[in-house]
Parts: sequence; C-alpha cells; structure tokens
Amino acid sequence: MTQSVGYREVKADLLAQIRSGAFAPGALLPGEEELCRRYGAARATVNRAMRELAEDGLIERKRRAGSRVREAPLRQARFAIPLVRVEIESQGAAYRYALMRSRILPCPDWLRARLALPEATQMRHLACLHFADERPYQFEDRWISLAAAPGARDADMAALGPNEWLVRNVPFSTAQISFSAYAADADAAQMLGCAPGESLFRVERQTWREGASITYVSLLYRAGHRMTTTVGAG
Amino acid sequence: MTQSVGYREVKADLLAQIRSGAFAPGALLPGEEELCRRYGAARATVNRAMRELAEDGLIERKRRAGSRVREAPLRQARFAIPLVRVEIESQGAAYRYALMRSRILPCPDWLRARLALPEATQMRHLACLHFADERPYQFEDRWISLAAAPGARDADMAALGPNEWLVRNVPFSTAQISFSAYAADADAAQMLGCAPGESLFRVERQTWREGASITYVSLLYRAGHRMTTTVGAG
DNA sequence: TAGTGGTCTAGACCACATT
DNA sequence: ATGTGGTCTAGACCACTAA
Repeated sequence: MTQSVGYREVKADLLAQIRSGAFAPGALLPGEEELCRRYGAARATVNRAMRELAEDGLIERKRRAGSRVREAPLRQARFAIPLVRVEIESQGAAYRYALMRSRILPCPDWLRARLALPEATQMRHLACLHFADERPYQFEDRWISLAAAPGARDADMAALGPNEWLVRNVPFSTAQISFSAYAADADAAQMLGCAPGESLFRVERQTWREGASITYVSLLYRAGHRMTTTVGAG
Repeated sequence: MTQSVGYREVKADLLAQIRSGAFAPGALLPGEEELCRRYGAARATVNRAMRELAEDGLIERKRRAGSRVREAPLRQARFAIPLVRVEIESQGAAYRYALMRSRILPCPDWLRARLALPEATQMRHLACLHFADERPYQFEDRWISLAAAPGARDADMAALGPNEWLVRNVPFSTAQISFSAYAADADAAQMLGCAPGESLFRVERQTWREGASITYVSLLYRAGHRMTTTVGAG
C-alpha cells in the first residue's frame, strides 16, 4: 500500500481487486478489523471506504454476515437536473425565455386524478418556451396549484419563468420524475417547430410538500435531444 | 433536540430548518464546532450530517468560507438500472427472452466512430426480445467487441441473454448511459409489434474497461413506457 | 494568517443476524 | 451466544482559502 492509508486509497484498492476478479462476485470480503490490520488504518477509515463501496452498489453489507461482492453490480445512474437556463448556458448557447400562455382555471380531471387533488382546485396553467441561440429548445407545460402556492396567482412569470420562480419561492420536499417518449401533438409541434408526430423526449415532474401537490410539469425537448450521464468513473 | 443525537437526527433537524426557511437560501450555516455545542454531539457526527446534506445537493461547503444553503437546491435523481429480467419480474409479470438474430461481422462505421474503435474490429451483433407476460417489452440491439471480450464469440446467448452474460463474464469500469426518444423504424416496429414511426423510449449504453470499448447497446421499450424515480424523500 | 472543513486515530458501545 | 457492521466520542493534524 501507499504511505497515507486514507479511505480513498483503501476504497480504490478494494475496487481494483473487485474489478480484477481477485475478489470474485459473491465472495466474502475480509472483515473491517482484518482490513484495518492489512492497510494499517483505523476502523473508521476502513468503514468509510466500505460504506461508499456499498453506496456505489458494488458490495452488499450485512451485520454478522459480513460484506460480499455483489453478483450483479447494482447499476445506478445519477442524473443532474439543472435549470434549463443553466443547461443551455453551459452549452455555450444564448438563453432566452418566452411566456406563451398563462391563465387561471380549475384543475382538469386527468391532472386531478394524477395529483390526487380535491375537486375544483384552482390552478395556474402556463406554457413557456426556452430558446438556445434563438432556436426552440424546450417546451414547458406547467400547472401550479394555487391552494399550495397562492403567491403563484399574481406572480409575474414573464421575466423569470415558473421554474425559477418556484425554486425561489416554494420549497418542496418530494418530487417524482419520469422520462418517456412522446409523439408531438399539433400544439407542441408548432411550439418546437417540428413535424406533428415527431418523437420527442419528455421529462415529467411533480412535487409535493407534506402531502400536498404543488406543481406538475411536462418538459418536451426538441427532436434529437439526449440526456446523458457517466457512471463508475471511480 | 432529542436524546440520542445521532447524525440522522442532526441531519433531519438541519434539513427541516432549511425547508422551513429558518436557514434561507444563501444563508451561512453555523460552523461544525458551533453545531457540536448546539446538538451536544462530536464533530465527526455533525460532519457526517453536513457531508450528506452536501451530497444531497442542499448545501455547499467550502473550507474557510463555511457552509451555505444552496440558492437553487441542486436537483439530481438516482435511477436504478436493473436487468430487464428483474425489472419485469418485479412488476409481477412472467419473463421470457428470445434471441432473434446473432452474427459476427466487422464494426460498422457509425459505431466505430462512436466507440473510437480501430478499423476492422470484429463484433458480435445480437438482436433480442424481452417479453413480459408474452408481450414484447424491450427490444435489445447489442454490439460486443470481440477484441475486448473474445469469449463472446462463441458464448451461447440463447438461454441467458447478452446482458446477463456480460455482467457475469466481463467486468467494466465506466459506462455512459443516455436516454432519448426514437421513432420506431420498420425493424423495431415489427419486433415490438407497434406502428412504424411510433414514439419509443430508448436507453443507450456503452461501456469501457481501461479505455477499451466493450459493448454498445440500444434498448427500445414498448410504447408508453416510463422510467420513473422519486427524489428527496428524506 | 487564521478559521473552516477534511480526514485520521484509538477506543468504545450497541444492534442485529446467524449460529 | 457471538461476530460483524453501525455509530459515537474526544482529540488531533492538515489543506485550503478567504480576509
């Protein structure tokens, strides 16, 4: 081993042994005490290395039973979901935002069912376009419950955009995000400047605070968009 | 605070104060020493709570400058990427797999460019269908580099499926995953039993080991598929 | 240059699951 | 019953960076 025996070294060394097959899938790893002796480190140090390997999905830990290399390394990916503005700017493009429609109306049935809202909840419905270098990049179709966020009734969404307004004004506790493919309807096609029926990448998100639904949003990206992440660079 | 003063309590309490606005966005949090006094905990305990809050994207930590509540809480979602078999079985459906095509051929140009492979690399190309309760669920189009995984040339993929074979036989170090929408071509439409041009959710993944490309796969899901995750339940 | 977070140590107690 | 991981403590040194 090296001189410094930090948890990073311990983790990297164990990782290398797992990848090389020295610790085969399903194999029992040495206990923490044993690893302390091998690496000359304190238990807290070894523990942190092992805990992170477990979080990364490479090993499985159980009291009394010890730590085992996972048979099928748990595949998990972390996606960053930045504000559109940040996403566009980080690509070196100029960001512009336009509020296309805004109105107050009762929650439609399909959304009431989805958000489990009581009947006759008033919502603010917004349609927005986000441009990258003056080309439509994302079409945002958003619903905000005025019961959960009364301030949204009169807030000016022309300058900042509902997403940033919500981030600043309405904290949330839980969100559900889902990704899917969506065939462009006439409205979306016109907004994004593509053919109707074109295959678009869609992100849907709904958020709650203490059980109460705050907002639902559908984000349609221009054709060809990819959401990418890299995994396991450790 | 409570009696036990574990890092979970400290974390939960700080989280509640952030969400309630007691610590506003941008605000400077007390230093670790100060928090130790307030909670009556050791610094390692407070440190773990703060470190996890930082990992969760809620606060930002800098040496000397202290810890601040993030202006825009960093949104990140973790997706589990299980084996299709596990995904289908966990929905309570019966899993079946069928190998539709398998051949050995030189890497096509578009893929060579994408994987940065040398010319004339031999690949095994496979087309597979994964069924849930006898309905097509996912169409897998896979390429495996025989340079990186020679064993794949003669491996029997009829019983197990290339994904599971790879998991068991070829460790990988890095993967790139991307999500997008894809308009069904004739082949995919026939495989999945949908109309050509239908909007399908696609997952693409490529993996490397020590700089060498191992495999590229495109996974097309049946129409209507959603990939969902929940965030911030803490 | 001083204050903050990052990390390590040595020791301890406990919860839990397997035996 | 016993061994393993989960967590906490008290103290220490260090790296970084804002002032």
